[in-house]
Amino acid sequence: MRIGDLALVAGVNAQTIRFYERRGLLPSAARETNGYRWYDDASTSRLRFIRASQAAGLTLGEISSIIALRQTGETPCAHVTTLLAGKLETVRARQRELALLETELQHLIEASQSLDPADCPAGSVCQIIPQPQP
Amino acid sequence: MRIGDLALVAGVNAQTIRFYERRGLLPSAARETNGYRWYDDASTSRLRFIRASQAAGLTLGEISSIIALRQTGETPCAHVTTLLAGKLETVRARQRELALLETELQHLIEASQSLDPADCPAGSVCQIIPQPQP
DNA sequence: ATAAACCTTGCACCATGGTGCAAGGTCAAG
DNA sequence: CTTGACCTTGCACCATGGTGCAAGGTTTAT
Repeated sequence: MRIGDLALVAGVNAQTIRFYERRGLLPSAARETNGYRWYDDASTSRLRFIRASQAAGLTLGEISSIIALRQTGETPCAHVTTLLAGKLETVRARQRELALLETELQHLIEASQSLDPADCPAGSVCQIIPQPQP
Repeated sequence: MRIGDLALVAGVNAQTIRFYERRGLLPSAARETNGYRWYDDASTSRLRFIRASQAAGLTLGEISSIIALRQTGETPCAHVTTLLAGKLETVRARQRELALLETELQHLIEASQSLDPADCPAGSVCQIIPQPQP
């Protein structure tokens, strides 16, 4: 199949496929005699793997590292579980940050209810967002 | 004070100050006769406002919009509370996404425990990350 | 024969929040 | 008088995940 067909069945942009090839996520495609890229079902499957990995929160760089490891003949299991465990940690860290931010925002919004725009101080930008005084 | 001094007291890079000026977060600085930028304490206070707004999750674009509104003479209170409320919504939406991702990652890691690297299928990249079969 | 639809390459651009570097001007101390 | 520390401008670059466009070649249908 040609790049347009692969894009269609995989549900991605043809440009994205070329982009993935440049990034090492897809192998260099075989070529027809006219220079057009030629794909088989392995590419469809590879694109599904990329989608699934992205859904698991992996970056293209990380996905690329899994593929590269697989290319060497090794089973990338240990690497993948390490990546997933690390991702789980960053997800949890981000959740903690967002929980703090949520509380902060709730406080700001709540406090803003009792603020009168007429009291808006001339020298500052906005009294709703409090600045630490050094 | 000169840009280096302001950078020092505000704890930011001098380049960042010029960057903020270009982005409209700081007014065009006054100049000494030699062309050097000259700052007073209002700039220090402005930089504190920017920091505090960033801490509240606002983007530079949003902070810029608050400042621009303030410049017109209006009190930006309503705009700010709208921004904060919107931010609270996106924070909560992101939290929901991350909660789903956390569960997904836990499942993947858990399931990987019972997977044997020796069973790694030849045609695919990694069996730990399951791909939906179309 | 020709137009539409596809393919190729390379390069530039989007948002986000800066950082770095080069080439040159200015200023104070030694 | 030179060295070093500062300042100026403009431009390029970092990661992230693509998207868009131009200029050209190929294929397919009418």
